[in-house]
Amino acid sequence: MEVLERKQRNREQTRSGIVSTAKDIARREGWQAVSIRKIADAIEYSAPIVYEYFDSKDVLLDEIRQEGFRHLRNEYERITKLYRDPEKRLYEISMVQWEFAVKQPEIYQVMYNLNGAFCALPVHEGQETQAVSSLVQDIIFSFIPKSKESIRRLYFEWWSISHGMITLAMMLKGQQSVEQSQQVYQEAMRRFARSLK
Amino acid sequence: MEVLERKQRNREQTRSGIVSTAKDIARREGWQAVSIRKIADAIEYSAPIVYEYFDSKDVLLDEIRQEGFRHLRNEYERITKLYRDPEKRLYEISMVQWEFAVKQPEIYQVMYNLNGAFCALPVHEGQETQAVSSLVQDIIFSFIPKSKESIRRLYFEWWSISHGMITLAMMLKGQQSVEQSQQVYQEAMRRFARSLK
DNA sequence: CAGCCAGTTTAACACCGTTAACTGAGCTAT
DNA sequence: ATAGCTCAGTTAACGGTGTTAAACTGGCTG
Repeated sequence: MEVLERKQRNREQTRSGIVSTAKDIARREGWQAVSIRKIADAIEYSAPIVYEYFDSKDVLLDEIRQEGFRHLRNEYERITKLYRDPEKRLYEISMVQWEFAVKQPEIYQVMYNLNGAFCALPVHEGQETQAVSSLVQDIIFSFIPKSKESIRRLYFEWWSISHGMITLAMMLKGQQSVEQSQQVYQEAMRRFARSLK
Repeated sequence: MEVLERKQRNREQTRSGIVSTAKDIARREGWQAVSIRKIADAIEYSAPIVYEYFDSKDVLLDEIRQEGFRHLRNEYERITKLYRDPEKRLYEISMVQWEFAVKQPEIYQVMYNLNGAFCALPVHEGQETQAVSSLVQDIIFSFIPKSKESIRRLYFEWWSISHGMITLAMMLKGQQSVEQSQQVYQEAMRRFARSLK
C-alpha cells in the first residue's frame, strides 16, 4: 500500500513543481512568457503531462491567484490576532499588502490580471477572495459599526487606495523609487485608518 | 500630383482602419482576442499589410495607448481653460478620467496593461503620458505652491486613488453597480480636491 | 514589347494551448 | 509462461499566434 502513497507524494511534488516553475518564469521573464511547453521543459516532462494536473492554463493561473489570496488571508488573520486596536489592525494589514506586492510581484500581477498576466476566470468568485473581503470588512466594522452598505463603501475605498498605489508604484518604478512610493503609501494608509475613528 | 495625394489619403484611411478595428475587437472580445490576422481579415487585406503601417503589434498598441493619453490631455486642457478654481479643476479632470474609463474601457485597459492587454513598450516614456502628468501637477501646484517633491507626491496620491477606484470598479462590476462605484469615486475625489485647500 | 516597380499575397518559421493516438513497461489472470 | 490489460508518458497533430522572406501581379515607362 505504501507504493500508492509514494505515487501520491510524487504526484503532489510534480504538481507543486509545475506551480513554482510557472511563478519562476513569470518572475524572471513576465507572465507573458509563461507557456505550458516551457513549464514542461523545466520539470523535464512533455507538455501534455501538465494537463494531467491542471485542466487548462487558466486553471493553473487561478490556482496561483488563489494561493496569493490565501496567503493574504493568513497574514490578515495573524494581524487580527496580534492587535486589538482596529486602527493598528487596518494599518498593519495595509503594510502586509504592500510587502506582499513588492516581494512577490508576479503573484500580485496574476491576482489582478496585470502586465500580461491573464486568467479568464473571474477574480471575485474565488473562495479566498471572498474570505479576504469579509475579513477586512469585519475589521472596518469593529471600527465603526455602520450599515453593511457603508462598510462596503469604506472597504472599496481602502482597497482602491492600496491597490492604486501599489500598481502605480510598480509602473513608475523607474521614475520614483520604491522607497519613496512606500513612504507615501504608509502615510496615506495611516491617514485612512485614522480617519475612521 | 494629386495622384500622390489620393494615395496618401488612402494610406491614412487604411492606417486608421487598422487602429479602429483593433479597438473594435478589443471592445467586443477583449484585448486577448486581438490578433494581426483578425485585424487584417476585417480590413480585407492579408496579415503582412498591417506591418506596412506598424512595425509590430506592440507599436500598434502603443499608438492606441498614446491616443488615449492625448485624448485625456485635450480634455484636461479644456477643463483648465473652462474653470479658474483649482479645486473645481481637479474635481472636473477626475470626472473626465472616470467617464473616459467607463466609456472606452478597452483604451483604458491598453493604457495600463490591464485584463489581457499587453504592450511591452513602457507606459511612462510616451510623450503624451508626460504631458498629462505635468498638466495635472501644474493644477495641483496652482493650488498649493509647494516643492516639486511635494507636488509629485500629491499627484501620485491623486492618480492612485483615481486609478485604483477605476480598476476595482471595472473588476467588481458584477458585485457593485457602476453607479454605486461612481458615487464613491465622486465623493473621494471631491474630498481629495478639498483637502488640498 | 521588355523591364521595372509598387502593392499585395503566399508560404514559411517558430512559437502557442490543447487533444488524440500511440508506445512501452509492469502487473494480472489464465 | 504468456496473453492481455493498465497506465504514465510520449509523439504528432490541429488551429491559432507574431513575424518575415519570397513570390507574384498588374500597370506604367523606356
